[in-house]
Amino acid sequence: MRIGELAKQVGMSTDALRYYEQQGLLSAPQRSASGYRQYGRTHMAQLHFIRRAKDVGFSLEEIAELLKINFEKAEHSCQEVKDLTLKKRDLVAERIAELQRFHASLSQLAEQCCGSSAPAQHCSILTALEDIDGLNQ
Amino acid sequence: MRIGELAKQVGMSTDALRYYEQQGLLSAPQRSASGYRQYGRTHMAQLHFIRRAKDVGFSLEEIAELLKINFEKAEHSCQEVKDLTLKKRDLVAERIAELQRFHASLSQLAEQCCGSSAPAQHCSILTALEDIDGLNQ
DNA sequence: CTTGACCTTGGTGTTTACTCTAAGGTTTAT
DNA sequence: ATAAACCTTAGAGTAAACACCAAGGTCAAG
Repeated sequence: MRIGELAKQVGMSTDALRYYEQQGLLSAPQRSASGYRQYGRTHMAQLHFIRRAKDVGFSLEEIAELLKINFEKAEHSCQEVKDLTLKKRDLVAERIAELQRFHASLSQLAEQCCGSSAPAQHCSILTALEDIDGLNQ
Repeated sequence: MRIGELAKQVGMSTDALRYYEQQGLLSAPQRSASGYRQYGRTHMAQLHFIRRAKDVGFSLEEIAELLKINFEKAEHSCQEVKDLTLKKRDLVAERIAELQRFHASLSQLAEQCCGSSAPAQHCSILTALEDIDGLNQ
C-alpha cells in the first residue's frame, strides 16, 4: 500500500503521515525500488491508535511516549515497561475523573434550566458554571 | 484586584489573561481612573473554569462556546440553552468512554507484562496496543 | 520626589501540528 | 510514448495559544 492509499483509508493527509514518521510516531516503512513508501497493516493500526489518542486530548509528544513503550521494548526491562504503563494509566484515570466532574456539572445545569421558550435570563447557568469550580476546591 | 494579583492567584500569566479577554473567554473588567483592569470574584471563577476545561482537552474555541451559553443567555430561549448544554454534555460523555477504553487497554498491558528485570522483548505490548484499535471497530 | 514594582498598548517571537509549494522522478492507461 | 495521477525531498507558510519586549504611564514607600 502506498502513502496515498493509506492516507485515504485512515482519513489523514499524506503530509500528516510523513510528519508522523519524521516525529517518530509512525515507524518508517520499507521503500520500493523507486523510493516509494510501502505500508502494511501494522502502520494502519499505529495510525488508528494515534488518531484515537489525539481525539482524547493527548499531544503528539505524549503519544510518542506511549508508542515508545512498544518500539524500545528490547532496550528496557520488563519492570520499567510495566512502571511506565501504570504511570500513563494513572494519568488517564485523572483525566476521566476531571471529565466526570464536567459531565455532572453540565447535567445539573440542564436540569435547572426550565427548558421553556422564554428568554434564559433567569436560568442559573452562571451559578452552575461557577459551582463547577466550587466542586473542585 | 489588579491583573498581576489575579494572575498569581490562579497561576496564569498576565499575558494569558489579556489574551483570554481579547478572545472573549474572560469578560472585560471595569477600569480604574488610570486604565488599570479591576477584577472581582466572577473573573476568578471564570478563570478556574477555563483552566479545568483546558486540562481535560477543550480548545479555547470550545471553551468560548461553553461560556457563551452563559454570556448570551438573555438573547436565547431557555430551550436553546438547554439543548446546547445537553449537546456539550454528550460530547463529554463520548470523551469519557474513549478514555475508559484507553484505561482498560493500559491495565491489560500492565497485567500481561511479567514485571521482571529481563528485557521486555517478549511482552505483548505491541499486541495490546494494536488491540486497543481492535476494540474500537 | 524619585525608585521600584506595577500597569498600559502594540508588536514580534515561539511551539505544535500540520499544510502548501517547488522541482522533479514514477506508474499506469490509452 | 505521453498525459494524468501518483510519489520524492526540502523548505516555506499557517493557526492556536500564548511569551516576550519596548516605550511609556501609575502608585506606594522611603
